[in-house]
Amino acid sequence: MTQSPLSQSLRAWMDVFMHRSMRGWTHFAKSTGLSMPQFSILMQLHHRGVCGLSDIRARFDITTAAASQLAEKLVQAGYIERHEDPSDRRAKKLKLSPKGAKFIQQGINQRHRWMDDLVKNLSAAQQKKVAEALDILTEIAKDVDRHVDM
Amino acid sequence: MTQSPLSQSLRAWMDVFMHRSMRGWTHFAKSTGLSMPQFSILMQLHHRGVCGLSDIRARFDITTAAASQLAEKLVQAGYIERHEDPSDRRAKKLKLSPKGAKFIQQGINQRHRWMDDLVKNLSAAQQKKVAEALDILTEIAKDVDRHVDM
DNA sequence: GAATATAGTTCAGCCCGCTTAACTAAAAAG
DNA sequence: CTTTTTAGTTAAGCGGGCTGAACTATATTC
Repeated sequence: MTQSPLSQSLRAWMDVFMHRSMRGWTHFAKSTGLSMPQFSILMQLHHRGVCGLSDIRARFDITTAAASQLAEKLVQAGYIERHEDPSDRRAKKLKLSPKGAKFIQQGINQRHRWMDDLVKNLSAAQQKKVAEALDILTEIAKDVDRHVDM
Repeated sequence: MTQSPLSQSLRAWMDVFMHRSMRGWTHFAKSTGLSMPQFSILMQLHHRGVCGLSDIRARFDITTAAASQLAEKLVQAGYIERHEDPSDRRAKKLKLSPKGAKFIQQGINQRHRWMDDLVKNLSAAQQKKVAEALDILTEIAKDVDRHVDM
């Protein structure tokens, strides 16, 4: 089993990066009193915009009951809004409230700050190189997601 | 507030990559019946090798009691081994059992497979570029971790 | 329009993680 | 050697996530 240099590099980067960001996110979620499931729903709404409750159910592979209860708590806490879908009055649409959006943005900014710290000491040439490479990766990753994503 | 091209690229990449890997990991953990806290401990042990129970306590910011109970469950399930520290017989050292190590490796291999799929269609020139960039990032990320890490 | 299917809510009950508190045992301090 | 500190275990109790089941309300099918 041969490993290309790129595979090696990807794996090394994944190890370091994943470990670090996981820690950051869990710490951030915890610091606010939100549970991980609750926090994950906020992240999903951030990523997807408006979601049906049934999308949440499918995405996290939980029962409708569980999704409903989690959503209710987030509504109570003021992080999300829940509205009837006009086109199907049985369905509910969820989206981040201003408070929820602001909250998630803070978390993202924290991650960004870490990354900015990471690269600020690179030379201009290195920065250019890295930026180009990441753009390539992001482009193809988005493309893959388009086919697989829920 | 000016944003360098690199900052932009890092942020875009982080969004896509984090979202995707989180989903992969939680799905993997869930598929095995392990809770996220239990799974996180296995990941920590994979990352760190042998850990004291007190390291777990500090890393996840939980009480010693909680750490002890989680460890006990993982020992019962056969994922980790717990031994007395010869140099301080009050302390316990935790490490992955063969079963635990194999299990985590499977999860990592799944992530790797995703990444390999991601890059397999890049040209040789692009692959080289991306590999170089990731190596640069990995190197500095490790360096930062050395100072901040627990 | 009656029968059926679908989207959510609510509730009882279970399991789990977590904390506090009481405890054991070993190490460190005096 | 006694006191105090440190590492971990154990048990009781709380709160949260999850499921299954019973229910409401809307949409779909025939």
